[in-house]
This record gives sequence, structure tokens and C-alpha cells, in this order.
Amino acid sequence: MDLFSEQPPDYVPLADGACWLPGFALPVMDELWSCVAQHLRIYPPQQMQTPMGYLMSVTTSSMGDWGWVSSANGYGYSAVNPATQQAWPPIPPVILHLASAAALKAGYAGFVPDSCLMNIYQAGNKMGLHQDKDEKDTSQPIVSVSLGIPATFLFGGSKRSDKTQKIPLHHGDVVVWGGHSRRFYHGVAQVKPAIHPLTGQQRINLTLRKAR
DNA sequence: AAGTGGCA
DNA sequence: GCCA
Repeated sequence: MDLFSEQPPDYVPLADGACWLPGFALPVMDELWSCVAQHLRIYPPQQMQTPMGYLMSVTTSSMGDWGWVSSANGYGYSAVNPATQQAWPPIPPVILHLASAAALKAGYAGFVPDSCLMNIYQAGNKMGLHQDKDEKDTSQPIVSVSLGIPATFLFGGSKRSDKTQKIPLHHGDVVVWGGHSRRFYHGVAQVKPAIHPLTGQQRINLTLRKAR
């Protein structure tokens, strides 16, 4: 075995049903970015307010039957864009297929998301530790796809005080969590300034979920 | 608490 | 960074 035949891992187990799939989405990234860029021109991302009255660091847009929303009324899913009261556009097939394939690779067959949340991170933006608990069916996993500049994903446990694993996510990486890890706390560390040839000075994360 | 601020 |  010579040094030059070492390949990067394509499946990295995290904990209790979660895994990191480095570069899993790379074959479709140009098509993915074209869908996302077009979407963001038509559905400009908005800065949501938390129930406690703070502004979120990231800006947000959605695709699919259900978009994730936050306001003084709480967190949840809405069939319409709160800024326009119009329905969200459908999730493009390339994104649906990618999400199902990543879930299958992670051990979750038959994943069909009905919600695609887009979080846009500029340099300095972050996401505090939180649990995804607004979905009805927690037997369905979460699939997260990274585009653009890198970020450190923080993956903890079922308690907010649990130690977090630091995952360096790059363009084309996918993370899947389900099973016991479905409710684990997770977040994103402050994003450092960088340039990506496709997305420029930003990171876009797609979070695919079965909301209802 | 998808948040901030205090202390190290 | 960790904790509340």
C-alpha cells in the first residue's frame, strides 16, 4: 500500500445514527447551485426573528410544501412565505434525489422530504446550538447539504451542555442524522471570511426534512 | 434560547 | 471556548 493510493473517506460515522458524507453531493453541485441561485433571486432570503425577539444571524428561504419559519409566535412550518403569503416553490428533482440518496447511504431508506430550508451564511454569521423538534415524524432523518465557503458544524448530544464534535464542512459535503441522534443539539460556529468560485463570499446550507 | 452575555 |  503506497502513500499515494490513500483516498479520503466517503462515510464518517458520527454518533447514534448520524454520519458525515464528505463530497457526496459533488457530482451535482453545479446543477444544485443553479437551482439555489435562481430560487434566491425570486425568493429573497429574510432574517427571521426568534420567539424571544432576537434576530437570527443567518438569512433564510424555503422550498417545498412546508417552509420553516420563526417569529414572535414561535418556531414552526408554514405552507406560505410569510413575506408574501405566497406558496413556496416545489423542491427541484435534483435536490429530492440527492436527499434520498444521501439518506439511503446513511441507512435511512425511503426518505422523501417535503421541506427544504435554505440558510445563507455570510462571514461572521453562525447558528446557535438547537434541536430540530418541529417535525411530526421523528423517525425520518435530517439531511444537510453544504454549498460555498466552509464552516464548522457543531454536533452535540441530547443535552445542550453535551460536548460537541467539530465537523469541517465544505462545498458538496452532506450530513445525515436520524435514529437516536435525530434530536441531538447542533449548530454552526461563526463562519470565517472566504471566497468560493461558485457562491462568492457565502455559504448556503440546505436542510431537508419531512415536516408533516 | 435557531439568542446574548460573562468569564476564561 | 464554555456556561448560564
